Amino acid sequence: MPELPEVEVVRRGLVSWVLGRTITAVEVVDPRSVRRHALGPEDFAGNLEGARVLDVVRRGKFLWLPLADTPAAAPGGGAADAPTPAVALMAHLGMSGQLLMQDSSASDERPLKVRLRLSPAEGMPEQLRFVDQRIFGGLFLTSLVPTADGGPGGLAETPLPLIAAEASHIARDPLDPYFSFDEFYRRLRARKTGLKRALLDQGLVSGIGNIYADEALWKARLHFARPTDTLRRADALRVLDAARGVMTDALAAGGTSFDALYVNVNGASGYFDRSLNAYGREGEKCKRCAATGLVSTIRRDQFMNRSSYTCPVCQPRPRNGRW
DNA sequence: CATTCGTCCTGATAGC
DNA sequence: TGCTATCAGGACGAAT
Repeated sequence: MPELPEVEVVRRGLVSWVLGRTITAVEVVDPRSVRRHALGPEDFAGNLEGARVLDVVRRGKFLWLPLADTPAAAPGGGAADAPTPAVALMAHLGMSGQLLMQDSSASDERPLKVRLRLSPAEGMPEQLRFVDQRIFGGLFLTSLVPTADGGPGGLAETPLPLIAAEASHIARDPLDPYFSFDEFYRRLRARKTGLKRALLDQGLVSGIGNIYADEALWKARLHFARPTDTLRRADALRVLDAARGVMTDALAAGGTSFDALYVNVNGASGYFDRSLNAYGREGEKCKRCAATGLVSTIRRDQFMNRSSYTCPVCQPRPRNGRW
C-alpha cells in the first residue's frame, strides 16, 4: 500500500535506472491501466516511443517522468543540453502498483499491465514494467504547467518550477521544504470535518494514506474524529510532526510492506511494518500504555469505509462534537 | 462552494 | 471440496 515513503523509494530507484534512457517500445498489456489517458492506449504508446527520460519527480503519491523528444512536446524550446520538458509520463501506484526493472529474459508477472522497453545501458535491465493487481493505479501522459507558488513541482534531481497538470491540485507533503505549516493550519481550522479525513485529503497535505494517518494520530495522541475546527496550533503541529517522523523512519527503512503486494523498483520488499504502533494491531496491547504500566487494547473502528486503529486510553474519542 | 459518498478492481481468506 | 461473502483502500466524480 504505497504511501509517500514507498513512492519516494520507487522514485530514487527509478532515478538510478532510467534517467537519460530512451523509451524504444511500449506494450499496453491491459488498457485499463492507462484508462486515465483519455486518447487511448495507441496514443499513449505512440507518444512515448522515442522519448527520453529527463528526470523523476514526486509530489505526494504522484510520480512523473518529464520527457524530451516526444511528438507532443513543443518543438524547439530550451538549449540542446538542457531541454525544457513539456510532457511527462505520470504514474500512480494506487493500492498495489509496482514499477519493476526486469531483464527481457524474466517471465511476465501475472498482473503485468504495461511494458516499456528502454535503450540499452551497461549493466541495467532493458525493461521497465508496470505491474498492478488491483488496477487502482495507472499510467498516463500529462502536460507540465508552471507551479502556483513558483516553487519546484516536487522532489526531483533537477527541480524546475513545473508540475504535472494532473497533480497540480495536490498539496505539498510534510517532508517538502516548501510545505507551509501556517497555510496548512489555517485551512485545517476552516474545515468542518474530522482530523483523519483532513489528513487523508491530498489537497490539504499530501502523501498520507490510511496507515500513516493512524500512526501519526497515535503518536500525537489524537482521535481520528477530532473536529478540525477545535484543533489548537500545538495539536496540529504535533500531528504534522508525527506524520513527518513516521514517514522519515519508513523512508529510512525502505518503505513499509504488508502483504507482499508492494515491492520497490528493485523488487525488494520493505520491512518497516514491524515498527507499527497502531495500524493492523487490533486486540494487541498499546505499547505506550504498556510502558507506563497501564493495559489497554488497540481497537478497530469503521471510518470512511476503512479501518481505523486507535488506543481508547491515550487517544480518547471526542464527546458529542466537543472533546 | 465544501463536504461526503459510491465506485473502480482482484486475490486472499473465512465460513459453511 | 467448492462455493459465496468479506475485506483491503487511493482518488475521482457524483450527489448532497
